[in-house]
Amino acid sequence: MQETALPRLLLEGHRVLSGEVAEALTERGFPELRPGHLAVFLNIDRRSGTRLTELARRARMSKQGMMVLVDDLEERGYLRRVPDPEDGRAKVVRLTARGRRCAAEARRAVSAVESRARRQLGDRRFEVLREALEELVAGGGEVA
Amino acid sequence: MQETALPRLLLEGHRVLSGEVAEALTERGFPELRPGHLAVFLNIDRRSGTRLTELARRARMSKQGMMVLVDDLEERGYLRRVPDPEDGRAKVVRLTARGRRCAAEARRAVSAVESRARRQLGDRRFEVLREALEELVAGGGEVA
DNA sequence: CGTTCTCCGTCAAGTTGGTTGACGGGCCGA
DNA sequence: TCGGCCCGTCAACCAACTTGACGGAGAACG
Repeated sequence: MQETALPRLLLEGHRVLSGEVAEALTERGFPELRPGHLAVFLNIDRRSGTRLTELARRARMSKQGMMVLVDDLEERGYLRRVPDPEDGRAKVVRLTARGRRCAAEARRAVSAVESRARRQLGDRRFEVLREALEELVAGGGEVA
Repeated sequence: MQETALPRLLLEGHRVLSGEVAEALTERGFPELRPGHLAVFLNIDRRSGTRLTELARRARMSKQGMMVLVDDLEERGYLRRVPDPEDGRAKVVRLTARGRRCAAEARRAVSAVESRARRQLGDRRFEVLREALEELVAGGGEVA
């Protein structure tokens, strides 16, 4: 068989790790959370909360995409939107108590999966993988 | 800013490279082809054709998923389904003349993108990246 | 101090790349 | 000849986005 194309391999890798994250979240008591939700939990300021647009920027996605995630998590009681006192247009997305507990578990879940992968690959290769990906993502789109 | 989670990074890497592949395909005269179609072009036996189920297996996806791709490419005239003389249930997916030209360009497009990435990362890191991904994909799902 | 321009969040619709379940009809071995 | 299996197919669904449009609040300019 011929080698799998790199873009495809990246997608499959994503699926494998995302699947493991979903499993880990379920085991930790949050079966309703999908890996995509991590874009919120890993980017939000835990105490003060963060604006939607800022969340989107940090997660490198559109604000509309981020809004779907925030809508979903708000409905489930992990966070709420409060008006931003400093800007009448904006709202601050803030974790609830439940959201803070969940954010902690979410970070642990990711961490567990990454550790698993690190053990599989070895420290050196794991880090090359991560750095190479960061470089691709940062520099790949700029050329055109 | 904190480090991006690895699953997310893989997804973004996929998007970057897939975007480049789409661009390359457009430049080569096949703007209607999406990167997903490569699962067909890169896995089909160019002369004799290949069964749908076998294509799906090679691409590591469901036969229903593969069918959507094949339907689409057949409609656009890149391939056709002919009954398999050796098995009345089966059909052989075979490239048309146009499909063969396209398959060649598709391979070149992928190759160009991978070369670009290789230059960006350097040979050694590129290869670690590829091997690490292959290992993750192969071994990551087995544990559970 | 009003106009214009920008930014914030939101609604709506579409895209990509898949998945699972069910099923009819051909194949094949006991 | 008949039970089980495999082939392709229909249907429904899902995740994780995207682009476009828009109202209303801030801010910058003249």
